[in-house]
Amino acid sequence: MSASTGNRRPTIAAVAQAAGVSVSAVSHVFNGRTNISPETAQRIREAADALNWRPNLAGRRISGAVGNSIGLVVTQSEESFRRDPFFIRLIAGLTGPLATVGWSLSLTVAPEADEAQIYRQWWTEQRVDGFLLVDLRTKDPRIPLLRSLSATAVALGPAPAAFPAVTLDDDSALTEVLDHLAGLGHRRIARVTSAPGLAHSRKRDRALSAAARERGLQVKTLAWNENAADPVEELLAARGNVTALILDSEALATRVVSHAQDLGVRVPAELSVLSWEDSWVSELVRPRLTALSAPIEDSARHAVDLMHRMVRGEKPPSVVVPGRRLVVRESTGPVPT
Amino acid sequence: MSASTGNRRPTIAAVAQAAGVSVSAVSHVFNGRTNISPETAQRIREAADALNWRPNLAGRRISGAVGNSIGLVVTQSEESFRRDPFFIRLIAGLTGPLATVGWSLSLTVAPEADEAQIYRQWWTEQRVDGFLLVDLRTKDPRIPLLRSLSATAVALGPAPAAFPAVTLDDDSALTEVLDHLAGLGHRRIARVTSAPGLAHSRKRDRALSAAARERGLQVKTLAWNENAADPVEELLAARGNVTALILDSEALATRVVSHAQDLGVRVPAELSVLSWEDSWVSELVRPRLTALSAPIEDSARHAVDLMHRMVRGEKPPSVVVPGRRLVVRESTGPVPT
DNA sequence: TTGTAGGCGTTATCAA
DNA sequence: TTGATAACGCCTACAA
Repeated sequence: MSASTGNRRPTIAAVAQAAGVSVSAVSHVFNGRTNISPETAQRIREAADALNWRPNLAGRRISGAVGNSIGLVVTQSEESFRRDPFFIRLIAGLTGPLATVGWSLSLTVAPEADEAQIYRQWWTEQRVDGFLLVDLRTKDPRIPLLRSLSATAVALGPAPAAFPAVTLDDDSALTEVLDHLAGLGHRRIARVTSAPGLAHSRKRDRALSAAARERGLQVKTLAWNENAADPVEELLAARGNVTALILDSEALATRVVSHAQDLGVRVPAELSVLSWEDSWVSELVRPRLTALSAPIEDSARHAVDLMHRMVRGEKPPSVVVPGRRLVVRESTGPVPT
Repeated sequence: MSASTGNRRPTIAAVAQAAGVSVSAVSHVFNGRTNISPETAQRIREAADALNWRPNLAGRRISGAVGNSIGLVVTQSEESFRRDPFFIRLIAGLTGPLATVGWSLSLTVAPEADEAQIYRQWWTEQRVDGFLLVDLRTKDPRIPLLRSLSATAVALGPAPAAFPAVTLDDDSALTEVLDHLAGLGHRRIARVTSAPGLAHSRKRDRALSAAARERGLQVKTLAWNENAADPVEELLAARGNVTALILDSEALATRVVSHAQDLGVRVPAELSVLSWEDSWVSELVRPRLTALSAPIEDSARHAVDLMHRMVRGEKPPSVVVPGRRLVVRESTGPVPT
């Protein structure tokens, strides 16, 4: 198992020798102890730099240190992983905050069938200090699994109390969306969801129905059928007398507005379309999508913070991130007369 | 530095005790030795499962094991990282092959100013076993840096001989692109690039000019100015009598076709647009983009394979991945008469 | 087929 | 202010 490529990497002993001190002196310097004289410390640092040495993470870990990496296991199909701008924003948003605490992101995209095995392995072999849970499902098997492993985890989105969660303030967003549509005269709207098993989807369903009733709006739910020959066509055919569609994901919403024109349905003249997520893609399609923006970078920052505190033994409370905002573009308009 | 949360994780000793054997017996089983009797091995495995134990990666590493993780450091701005479907495809393509060898991907997105520091740190602290280099620039400072660190690296795209590289077969792609445009009657075309400093950009420039000359085509280069009030408008204004545009990146190309219509330039009636990269985004815009597809997943697989072999001490040769193909959609058409 | 013992790189305790 | 030394979890010669 040893590297076949010749000479070893420098160790703390090499640095100690180069600086003419003991290994513990070097260790002290690199662990922020203040008991080493400035001159000695300086000499040690120079020796370390000259040898390109930094404390070996594995050595550190073996002697009790904690906090290197958090795990993100995505079990969407590669296809939907690729098409969903959410993930790339999340990833980009995570790495900055992680870097400031000296951690990194361990990422994998895998089929759901491998999910349990990956969590189990990454945790037991101590590859990661904790997991960031996304796409929580109702009755999510990861919850009991991670509990049984005594693993550290932070959820992104609504989660059972077992783990602290970072959630978006969807309630105020909902108000904004319904007021916008009602103000345009819409009375019959539909929510379209592709993944009814997701926890946030269910929660959103209930909240939407309640808020709609208050305003005298009729809301129904339409299912997205990815396996249809033309999912957009099927959806449009099934819409009945609905005048506005709220799509759960941007991936879906963009496909609907792009393709509706091909199918002879004018957006927003005949049908308004609104996306529950927003990104640059919403600005790319024509008509541009009216969409609900989300402070994903804020969420990522909070998630890292929660993880950081948990790893240090705290039990931080969940956080709700405010700042969702409806970005009105061209895909919503007055109800057809 | 020790975890404050109570009882420790199980160790190899606990498993050995539970199975009634010595620690080395356990170690042997988990390292594929064949010298343990099937019954004993079975008992050991069961004990390990019961305790949720797997060999601690840090322990393994400290005793000479190698191969946990490869590093991917992206120094695009977060904005262009997010807008470029290439990265998400790359990431998704990497994790599968990595998982099959038991590795994971350590990812970060950081400003270019932090680049050297990150590479240096990740390598010296032995966080990763090697780096995957993307977006190589001409005179890329990472090359001498990684050489001086004796770091392992594999390049994606043209690279100096210092490191093995995985490159796409751009030559045949180029032929296909020029034949397509020439066949439509185009004689004056322009290549648009946003990042002239990238190595692949420069290489492509030379190849394109040469191939164009052979066919009697005029090629000029236009620069994308992201800082302009309206980059698309500026680009269109600067195009002169050019009848076809080849955009280096899909992010740019999609913006051009989407926005050209707003600006009254009809694509492809007045101007043909072709993208050097392809993804689902090219199908989303109207007109759909004619684009050059790339076998990114194949590249990812080769990159992992090269890394895997290098870490084991081999010196594998570079590979050229075939399979680029021009996907003709709606954004290219006959030259205007 | 199984077990003993030494070593891997680092940190922390405690003594000098 | 510095240094010697015993962990930490695991692997591998080598001995039994």
